[in-house]
Amino acid sequence: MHQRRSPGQRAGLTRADVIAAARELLDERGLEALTMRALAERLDVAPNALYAHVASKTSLIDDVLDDILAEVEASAPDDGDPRAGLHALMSSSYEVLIAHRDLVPLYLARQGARGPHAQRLGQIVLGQLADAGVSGTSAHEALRVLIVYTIGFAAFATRPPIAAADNAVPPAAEELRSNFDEGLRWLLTGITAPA
Amino acid sequence: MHQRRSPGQRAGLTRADVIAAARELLDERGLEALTMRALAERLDVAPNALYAHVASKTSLIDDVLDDILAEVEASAPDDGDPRAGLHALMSSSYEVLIAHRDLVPLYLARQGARGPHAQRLGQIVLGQLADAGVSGTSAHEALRVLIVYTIGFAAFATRPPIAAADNAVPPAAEELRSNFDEGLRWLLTGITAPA
DNA sequence: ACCTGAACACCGTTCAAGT
DNA sequence: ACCTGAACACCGTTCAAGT
Repeated sequence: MHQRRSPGQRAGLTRADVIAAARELLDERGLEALTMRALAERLDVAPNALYAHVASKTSLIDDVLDDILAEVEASAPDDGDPRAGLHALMSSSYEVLIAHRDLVPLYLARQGARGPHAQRLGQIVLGQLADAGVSGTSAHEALRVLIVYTIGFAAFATRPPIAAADNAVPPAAEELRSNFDEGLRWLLTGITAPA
Repeated sequence: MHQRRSPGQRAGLTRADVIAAARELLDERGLEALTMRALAERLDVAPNALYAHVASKTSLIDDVLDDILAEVEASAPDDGDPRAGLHALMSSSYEVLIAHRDLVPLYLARQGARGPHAQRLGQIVLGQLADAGVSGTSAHEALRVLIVYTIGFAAFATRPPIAAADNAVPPAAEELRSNFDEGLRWLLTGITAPA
């Protein structure tokens, strides 16, 4: 169960191992189960051994968040309808976020990670916006709005319904999904409308 | 500095005192300084004394979040332009959120609090949507989208800029503010457009 | 009902020492 | 450079006891 090594013996860990184990722990037992100590136990290592591969828990989570963004299906802008391309990319992002419910608030707090995968997605969106005739300041505004809307909606969808309405029936997952699509269409209509 | 009472002596705390002290602590020292122990010290009480007034730290934070929503300027729908009314209400919400940066991720995680103030704001929005000719399922969808957008954008605005763009200059507060307004107009245009 | 004292079962992180 | 052992400085919360 516990450590089988004496000081000086190596476990052969890599940074990638730590990130992968963190993702497994997250998937299996949720966000609050992700502690450095639990992570160390899963890797059969003393808690502080992790600090040879990771600067802090915060930076570890940053890496995990960006790592997950690799799952977003993003084809580079092609010759099709750029509006459809944008819709598809944001839809895929939404689904990846929903698949990792626990992490959504963390994406929000860090606004969607700053790693290489996040940067790549941002570039693709800007490319598609350019194809749709939106560039410069407007394009950067639109990018921000789209990111905010998508993560925000995912945050919304991964929690029990707000009791704002009258007799409010809790919305089902498909209902929220079409709600997301509807709002996204509103946004894309506004963004690509002639000024 | 510390306790001046022996067991059995009362400090005269009320639930409202605890919430108020939590808000002060938050304003003065930020989210991570809000611990039950720090709160107890501020109230000159033993840490566990708080549990006579509050079920848990989580429920205390719920109360604080709803309490803050009382600051949103929300006049009931009048005879003016309902679009302008909606814009004003969401703008005021945005400003209240920005004024409490640390809490924005928490609003997201709980999707905007479920207390009486949140419910009141929800009702006002639904009323204004009805005045704009939006009702039923569409109105509830629109309410969700507006909440998501506003809290999401606030989350976005209270963090350093994402490094998604090319040579990205970090956006200033006023820039983000007008970005928020622009996206909000896009949404309200889409929401109130004839189907 | 409201409080204290003491404790429980945790955290993330650092430091010194081994190889 | 990578690991262990031990510790530091915290957490939220519970339990028993006082009035």
